Amino acid sequence: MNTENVRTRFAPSPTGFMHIGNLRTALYTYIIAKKYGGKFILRIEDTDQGRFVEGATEVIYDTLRKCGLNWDEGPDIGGPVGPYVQSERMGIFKQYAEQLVKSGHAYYCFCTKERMEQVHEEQKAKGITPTYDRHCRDLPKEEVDRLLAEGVPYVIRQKIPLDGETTFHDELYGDITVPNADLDDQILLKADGMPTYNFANVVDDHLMGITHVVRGNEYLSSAPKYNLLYEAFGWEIPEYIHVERIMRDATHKLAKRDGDAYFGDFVEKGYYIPAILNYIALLGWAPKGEQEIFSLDELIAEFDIGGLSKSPAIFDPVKMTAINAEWLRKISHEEFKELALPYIRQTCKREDIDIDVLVKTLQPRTELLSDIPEKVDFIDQLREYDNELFFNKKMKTNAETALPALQAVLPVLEGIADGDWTEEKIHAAVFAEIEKLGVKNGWVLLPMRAALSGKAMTPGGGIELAAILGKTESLSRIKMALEKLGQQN
RNA sequence: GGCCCGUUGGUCAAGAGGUUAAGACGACGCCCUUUCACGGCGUAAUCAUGGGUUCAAUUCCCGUACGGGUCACCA
Repeated sequence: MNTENVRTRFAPSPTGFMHIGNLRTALYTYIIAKKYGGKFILRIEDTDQGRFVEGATEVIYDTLRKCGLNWDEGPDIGGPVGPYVQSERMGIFKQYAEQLVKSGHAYYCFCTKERMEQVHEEQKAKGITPTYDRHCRDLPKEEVDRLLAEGVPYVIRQKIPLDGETTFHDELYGDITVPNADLDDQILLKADGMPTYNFANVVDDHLMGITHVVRGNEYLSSAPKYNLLYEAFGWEIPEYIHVERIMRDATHKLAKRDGDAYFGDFVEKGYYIPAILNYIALLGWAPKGEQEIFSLDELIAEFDIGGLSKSPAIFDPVKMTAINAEWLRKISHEEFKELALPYIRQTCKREDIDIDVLVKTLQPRTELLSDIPEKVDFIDQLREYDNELFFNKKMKTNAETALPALQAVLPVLEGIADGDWTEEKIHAAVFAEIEKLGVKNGWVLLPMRAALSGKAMTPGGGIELAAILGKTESLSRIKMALEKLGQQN
């Protein structure tokens, strides 16, 4: 693969959403540019006015920026080969189409849509693939000039060679050869003077000096026609890298209704952005070694086109969550704290808690940031619980053993000075008591944890919970438990 | 339907004629442990299928099945 003066481009349509598959294409495109010290270009393909969505371009900018996929040239920052919004480039395509007509690689077609529909109907009835029947392909020049002069609406079509075959090269799939007879004389310039996507793409990519075209594999079958166009212009053909799609299951691609097709969905669900990027990079690409957690910079360093897969990958939210959890564990306490705080505050408003101990206990236990509110909901308010909560089979604790355990630990906790109420000091005091009593750790700590949280599962054990809640609240909850336990007996 | 592409455990996948067919997630079990986790150890589970080629095919070739893509004045 050529790695000189690499220029890649991401060319999304502004639909208002960033599909995770599109984002992955952007990721690979960005990585390839950066790996070889090249430029990553953003071009907005907004030629479908019918589908214009308010604010959609901002979604693209926003997503790319959040992901760190910063473009070197683009609509907002400009660049040497602008404009970078396709609708602003409309004027330039007609001359290129006419150039092809002159060189004999394209022709005017005056067929109406109605005629085409009819032809296609007939072809379908006969069981033939509907294609243009090349009715106008060999119109005499005088006839063409006359119709043009009369102002009859026309399109410009690509003049595909009638025989022979076309081979194109893909970095992943190798050489693919198709008979020219299978190729349609596709429309290049529409009746309104606007280019079709396929034509605009070729012209824009050339004009923008794109060296590597990374795109979804749905374009594989139009690649031969692209090549013919490049050849007709005498332009250098870029390197193609067609990437397979991301599927929901073997037969369905990820779609909107699954609720997990868009980048924004995942952010909302509490996924950490570098983890999202990490996971989607791995969907369809395998690194050389055993490493699985990659930052964007590491992806750039490790990426190799040979590791791309030719078969579709099924999106696995479970694996993605696992990668997310691994990221959350890997980042610093401070960074995790910053991420977790808004989620903690959803259910835990108290300010008088030891937030750092809480964050510390949360970090290894959080798979998704959105799991956090439920985990910390016992802090502001102790929920109603049953004395059954004190039962633990392995530690042989239950409501009966909890009573003496808490009775023993209460004065110990009361004896800790207010200023000494830290995880360390509590630990030292409680463990001294445990040793004195000659009991198992859990005999004391399990009831303590239950009394402090009222929950069967908590982030952290008895000591940590006490540290988090503070002295006053901890003592009050233990007394409350003693009362409950006393009543029952 | 024509053409194009693909098919290794449940999922992502390594593998490039000779391997005990990696690894990760998930599942299950064990250890650690003050719950739940983290961490550690381990178990089960894969070459779609039929023919070739070859001393030897997951690997190369052909067919079949299955899946996907594409056949617009959409992008």
